[in-house]
Amino acid sequence: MTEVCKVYEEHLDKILEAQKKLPEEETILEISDFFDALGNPTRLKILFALIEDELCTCDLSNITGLSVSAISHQLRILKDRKIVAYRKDGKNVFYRLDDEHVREILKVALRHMEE
Amino acid sequence: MTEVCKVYEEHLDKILEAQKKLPEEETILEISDFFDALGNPTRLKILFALIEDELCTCDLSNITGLSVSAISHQLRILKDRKIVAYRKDGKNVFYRLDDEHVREILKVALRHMEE
DNA sequence: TCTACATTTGAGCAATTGTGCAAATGTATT
DNA sequence: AATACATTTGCACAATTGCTCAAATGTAGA
Repeated sequence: MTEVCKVYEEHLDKILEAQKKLPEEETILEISDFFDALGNPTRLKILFALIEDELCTCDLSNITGLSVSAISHQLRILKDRKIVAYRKDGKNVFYRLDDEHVREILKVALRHMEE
Repeated sequence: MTEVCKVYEEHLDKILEAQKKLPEEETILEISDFFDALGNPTRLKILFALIEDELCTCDLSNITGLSVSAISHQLRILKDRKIVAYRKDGKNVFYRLDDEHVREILKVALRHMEE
């Protein structure tokens, strides 16, 4: 990144203003991780399936038509990013949405697509 | 995907219920594309920079510290997915958020991280 | 302890992504 | 037409991703 264009001086105010209001790098990375987790068809299916009720790994495999292993890999990502939570019950592990924000965002996105 | 676990029969009701409520494959792919576009630090910086005001490619390069080329590549993705819109003015191209939903979702995400 | 089943994990691989570079394309001014 | 500047585009390449397969781990019951 070496280039700087000549409008720099002219737009200086807007640039400084926008720069000042930009969230911190760390926050940007966190939010980016969050959206990145939602930006995959398999993970989205998992999340939409969990909107109503908790489900186990195997249920999610049945619902999505993907291998148990594939689901488990994706669940780990969602778990690491605190998007889903889980509880163990015997041989099963039941997953659920971890946060109301997630439900809210999924709904806004669905609305966004339908309009 | 060959395995089917034995809880299938037992959980059948929940599975069918969840499957029925899952959005269509095409909708899932659209929403996934949408979140995928937000799930990248550079593109997020662009979007947060555009929350208040329109900016040109070069401004966005200055604000983010990335090359004009890198910004332009990312803007194309955001443009293709109808997340930003643009207007041309002489040699400059000014970009802006294309949709209130995007602003709304960015705000919910920011809140999500801060809590 | 042995067996069965649910889940997780690690390796490996094809496919996709994000960036810089260099060249091409717009656009205005002289 | 020639020049200058803003932007876009195609190529290349390292890095990352999502899946399968096979093996490992957890858990319950005989």
